[in-house]
Amino acid sequence: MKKVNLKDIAEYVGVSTALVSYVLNGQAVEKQVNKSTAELITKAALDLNYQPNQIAKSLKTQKTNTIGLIVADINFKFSTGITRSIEEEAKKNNYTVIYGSSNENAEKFSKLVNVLVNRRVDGLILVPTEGSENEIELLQRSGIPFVLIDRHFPAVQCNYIGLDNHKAAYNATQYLIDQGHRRIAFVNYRTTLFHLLERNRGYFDALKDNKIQFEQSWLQQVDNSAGHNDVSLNLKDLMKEPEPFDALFFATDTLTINGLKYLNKEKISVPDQISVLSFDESDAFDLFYTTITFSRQPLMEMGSLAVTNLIELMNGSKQLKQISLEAELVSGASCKERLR
Amino acid sequence: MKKVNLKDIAEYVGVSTALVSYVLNGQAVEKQVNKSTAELITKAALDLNYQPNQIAKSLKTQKTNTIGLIVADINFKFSTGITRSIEEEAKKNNYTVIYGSSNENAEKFSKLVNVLVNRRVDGLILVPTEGSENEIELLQRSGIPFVLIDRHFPAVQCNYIGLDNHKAAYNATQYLIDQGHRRIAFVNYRTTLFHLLERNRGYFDALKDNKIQFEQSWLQQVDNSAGHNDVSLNLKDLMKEPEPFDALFFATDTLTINGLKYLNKEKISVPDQISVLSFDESDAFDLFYTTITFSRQPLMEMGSLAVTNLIELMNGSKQLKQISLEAELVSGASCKERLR
DNA sequence: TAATTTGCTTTAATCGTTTAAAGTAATTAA
DNA sequence: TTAATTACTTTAAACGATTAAAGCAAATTA
Repeated sequence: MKKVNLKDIAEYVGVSTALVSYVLNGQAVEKQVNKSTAELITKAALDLNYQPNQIAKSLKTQKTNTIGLIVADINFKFSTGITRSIEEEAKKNNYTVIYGSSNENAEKFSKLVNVLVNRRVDGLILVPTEGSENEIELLQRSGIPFVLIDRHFPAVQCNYIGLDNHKAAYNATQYLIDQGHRRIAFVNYRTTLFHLLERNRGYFDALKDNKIQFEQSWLQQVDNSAGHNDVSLNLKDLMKEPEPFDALFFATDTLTINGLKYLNKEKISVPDQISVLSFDESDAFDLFYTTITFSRQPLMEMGSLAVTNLIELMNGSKQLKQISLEAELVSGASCKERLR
Repeated sequence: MKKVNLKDIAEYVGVSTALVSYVLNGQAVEKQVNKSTAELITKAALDLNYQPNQIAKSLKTQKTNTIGLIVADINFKFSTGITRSIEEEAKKNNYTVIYGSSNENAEKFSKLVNVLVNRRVDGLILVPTEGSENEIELLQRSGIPFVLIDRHFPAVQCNYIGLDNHKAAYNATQYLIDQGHRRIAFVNYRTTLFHLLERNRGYFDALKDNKIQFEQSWLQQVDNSAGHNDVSLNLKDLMKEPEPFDALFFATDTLTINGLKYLNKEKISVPDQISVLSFDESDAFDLFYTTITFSRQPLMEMGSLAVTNLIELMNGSKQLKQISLEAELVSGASCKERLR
């Protein structure tokens, strides 16, 4: 069944395609189209069930009304949350989102950017992977509007919406300290990603400000190379320490899940034997026997800020906007006051 | 920075756009392009970093090389799994997937279909929602290639990839019976969705074939109207029964999660006090104290079959293909043998 | 030598829109 | 009565690719 196009309507009504285009794009008054003609056109479009060809429209206007989104891993709670809020805000502004997942692979990231750019998205929202710094710089030189979200490279000046990771980690650590914890281990990935290093720094600073002597073994760095992510090795190391730990602070939800699995296996009870605090939440926490205390990122706000920020860029703004939002500590039952 | 187009290359080399197009589309030999000219063109394209404009290409060829995918809820494990496998298979065939989530809302489903169709996707892969039967029939009349996945309407004859839900539920129930369970409750949504009703039927038939007398209270139907999904009400009803149940069989992963939360809260231990069997898995199961026995759908196979099936349709095949795959029962520790 | 074939290249229409510019009546002003 | 203005409407050139069809030398055949 052939699709109805502008020309069909024009012939049906007996006018030119220009008039039809004007009317259907709401320029009837501006272009002084005769009211009765305008009505005929509107009616014809409805009768024939006209659906404009976005492809042709895009070719002419050089606008696709599409935003490209690349997340790091679609399995992260962060990714689904941010995707949802971005889609919502985009729709409000009449944009469609098309997206892909880099699976934390810089090469795939770069390929995805290319695919999206070739499809002529009007702008990009990106969660860059480790090692994609060059790609970002390239993109910047190309002039395509984009904003980074969640992560950024301090050396690359570009629009960015993220979390104040230092503060969030600092506050979470302080929370544990206020509860009386003293031997607090921090489990993070071994990484060069700035936002994760900021979490280390927040953890360090909180310890320092509370005059707690940090020891090297307290920071456990999980190797995430071949997708291994074997937290249990690190936790085993921690458990070998002569003096037991009060609390485990995990730098991401995935680390927390794997950590909790290990604790389940080893029958170490939370929070009686050890307190647990997570960065980001996960659906998986729901079935743990205890609710988990975690630091929550304002996903909705991030997503909508990313979209509005990008739209400004697409409308020609040259202003650099870097926004850091605050996390909220949601307390569950996984951290227990320690008497000293 | 202006994008390089065919004409730029043509001028750069000093030939017509036609030649450039032929060479870059691999028709150099076919169109008998002079070998040295061809080389010049290839080199120029590389030098100028030519990226073809997909929009223009699509307008001319009437092909976008895009598949539209609509899932029911991006938070379902089923959805992410199927999305991933569809993307993978699509990429193999040089298609990009753009997708949306209907959130089980027929109206949103219909709008999404429209958006995708207007963007001139070449075909659609759909998980229809309750009440979208008309939309599917409309689509069918429009002639756009599409395949349904996971769910279908028996009254509407169209291509479909799904599960043999009757058999899967039958086998799961049989598994419980073989373990010695006799009082087996089945928790499903109150729904008109055919694939879920098939699960009821599988459950019934297994009981009947084993001469177990079904009682009305055994089938708990969860109201999912205002996104409520309050399984605990249903489980409370079950627990009121004079004779306790051996086993709980949940018709979806979401139901299982909510059920397990209730059991956690009520301190009913799995599998000692009651066995639990789930349809579909969830990341959330990972942190439950016991591994969950569940019926696994072959998501990878479903996704890739959906894509290859759709591609056949897009290539003009008129053949009706309805495929039902088999589930695999993955046994965990949540079901325990009962002596009789 | 003229006609045909071969090898290579260009011309120009097309996809379905948008939109500046030009066209054409009818009306108003001079 | 003529010129200018108003109120519409059409024409046609884009956007960037694809691709029949036509064009044109040089080489081959008659």
